[in-house]
Amino acid sequence: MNKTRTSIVDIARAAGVSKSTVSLVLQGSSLVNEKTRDKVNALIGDLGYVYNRGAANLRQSKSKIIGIVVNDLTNSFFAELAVGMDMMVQSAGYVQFLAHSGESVDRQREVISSMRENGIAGLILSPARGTEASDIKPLADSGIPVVLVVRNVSGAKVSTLLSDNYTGARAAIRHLISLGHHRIAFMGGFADTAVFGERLRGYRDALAEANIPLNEKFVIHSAPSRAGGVAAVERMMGFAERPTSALCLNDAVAFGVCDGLRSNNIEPGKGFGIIGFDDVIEAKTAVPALTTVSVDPQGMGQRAAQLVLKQINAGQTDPESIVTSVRLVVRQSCGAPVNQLEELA
Amino acid sequence: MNKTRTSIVDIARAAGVSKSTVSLVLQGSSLVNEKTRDKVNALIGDLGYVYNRGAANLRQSKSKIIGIVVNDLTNSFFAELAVGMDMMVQSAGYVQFLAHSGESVDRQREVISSMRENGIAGLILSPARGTEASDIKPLADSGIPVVLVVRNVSGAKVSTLLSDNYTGARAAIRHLISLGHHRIAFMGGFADTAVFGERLRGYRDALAEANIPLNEKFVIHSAPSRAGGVAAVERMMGFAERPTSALCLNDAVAFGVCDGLRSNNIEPGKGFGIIGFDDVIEAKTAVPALTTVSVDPQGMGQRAAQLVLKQINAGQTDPESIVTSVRLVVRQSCGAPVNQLEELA
DNA sequence: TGACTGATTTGGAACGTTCCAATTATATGG
DNA sequence: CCATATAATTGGAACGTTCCAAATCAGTCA
Repeated sequence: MNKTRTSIVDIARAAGVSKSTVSLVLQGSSLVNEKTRDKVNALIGDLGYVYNRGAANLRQSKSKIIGIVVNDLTNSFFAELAVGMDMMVQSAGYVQFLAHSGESVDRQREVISSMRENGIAGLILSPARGTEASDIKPLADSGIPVVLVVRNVSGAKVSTLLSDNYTGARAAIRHLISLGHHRIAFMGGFADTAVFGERLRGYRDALAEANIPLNEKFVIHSAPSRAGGVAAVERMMGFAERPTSALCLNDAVAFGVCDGLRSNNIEPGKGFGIIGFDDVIEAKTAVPALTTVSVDPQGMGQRAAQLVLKQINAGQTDPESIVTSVRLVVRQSCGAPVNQLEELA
Repeated sequence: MNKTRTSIVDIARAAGVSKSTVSLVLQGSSLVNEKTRDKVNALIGDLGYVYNRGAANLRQSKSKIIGIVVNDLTNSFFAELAVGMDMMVQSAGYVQFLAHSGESVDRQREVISSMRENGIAGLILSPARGTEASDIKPLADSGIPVVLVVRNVSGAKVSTLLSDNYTGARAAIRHLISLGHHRIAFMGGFADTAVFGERLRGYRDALAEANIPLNEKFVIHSAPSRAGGVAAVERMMGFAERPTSALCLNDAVAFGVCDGLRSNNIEPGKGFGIIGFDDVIEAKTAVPALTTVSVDPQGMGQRAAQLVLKQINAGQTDPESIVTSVRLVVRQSCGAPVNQLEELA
């Protein structure tokens, strides 16, 4: 209704003090007399004053906004990641611009530039597939801390927070092997992301160290989603010699694989061993409960936020690369030892 | 690295024109000579100028930021809703402040006030449980359009975009009845949200019109999440006389119910009919594919964004209440006609 | 030439804050 | 009562933009 927002000078006038004093009160300065402070605070409530952070930023040119760009919010791994960041960011007194690139680099470029215009203090980016170092460079050059999370971008000289995909995948395969499997597939994902590459490398190396020859057909590409998991199973069903278990690129694919198996009357975890990657919330309650490599997305989000906050406070520091460790969480979906499985098959 | 951001006057100086001219170029005004425009644009690229939207807002006091607060991003219904909004908002040249209240009113209050300070042009809110009209009033009073989505807040005089929960639930129950069920549960949710109330009312009325007496025990409260669905099934297993089917508060609960049934060796869709609500992406690919009331979360998000954008452009308009229609999507999870079911049971 | 036109361009105030240097009020000690 | 220290307050410039009224420029016409 008010034609014009009430400003600091309005309360100054009402309180009979100068705008400087009001500003001091707003900043919680100890310089100002208690009585004055109370009077001003009362007026602030009464007049419905709202602080104009934009104006403040203009003067002191350091905002309290952190940009977060996530490639796919509908994947619960990323949603949890975002929630973890949100918690950290909020509790540090910052707010977040959260945007969704939908795996499109163009879109990502747009939102990043828009964030720049709005004066973010730092950026956390889970890059869309195909992101190049040049997409990030201008930001980093202008002194805004950037933290890459989940996926790396080759050539970008910024901080990264990645999970130990290689070790996680290797541990998962070793586990399947220890259960007696030797026809093990790798399902989901496309070769163009670093995450895929690292997990696949773990898969290969673990097979190699057990002297199990790699069957290239068993690396089944598909969208890194639930639907992709279903598709991968369909593909697999056409094979003459089928795998008895699979490591999936992520939990979404793993759930899709469960769905796909059921459509083919194979009971996941009994007729076929499945291991996922990420450990999203549902992994625990799903039936069968999903054996998966736990990445702790919320924790990772928090860590990423901490990292960017640290860099913001420290002025400018050298890029830091953190690899978070992962651990295999064994639940039901990887199934009973394979000798039992084969009897059933 | 630069001590100070390059500003409009820097390019003005470099181009030998006044800052006003540069401003005009930035706004794409037709007043400025083509040659000048080109020169300025070239300099903008060269000097790495980035527009300072904060400063601009200060002067013209209408920002291009839309606040979006969602109560639970990890629920894919809300994630999709957010993605739908994101698409609309971005393509209208706005950016979004997306925050997650985690179903906490305190947190919600914080983020809303933070958004206000940052000068949002409008707010889309999917309110946390227990939100009161007073939480929204100050915003609305100060002339910022607010659109409530998914859940209503009684007494709030702002626009709303709700789905037709009552009709959807009634249609679902009618369908179950037509399949021969008469012991039908309602699973998930707590009585303190309007959504719950409306869907439950649809459930009750549909039973009543078929002259099926309501068994209060069959309304099983639980968290509106996957884990809640599992819990609801556990509760149900203790009943002497068990339901043969259930309408779930939402798809997340429905998936949890499937999980819970499997743990009890009941095959969802065969030994027990399940209908969800929302139609999230996974509903289609899940096994069994989920029969659910389709709410089209992305579309709803888009509609909500359109509504708030309309109100922003129109200055101030009267609150508008939109009820989006829903439709029952019959897939596998509601199962075969009940006479077959009972043979199996 | 001079007036008039339309096309461009331009100072300067304004937006709401912070920050600095300077001022005023209050208390303390001699 | 003065000098001095300390506490509290203040005016005004600055931040980077927009917007307005006014100024300048280049033709054009008589």
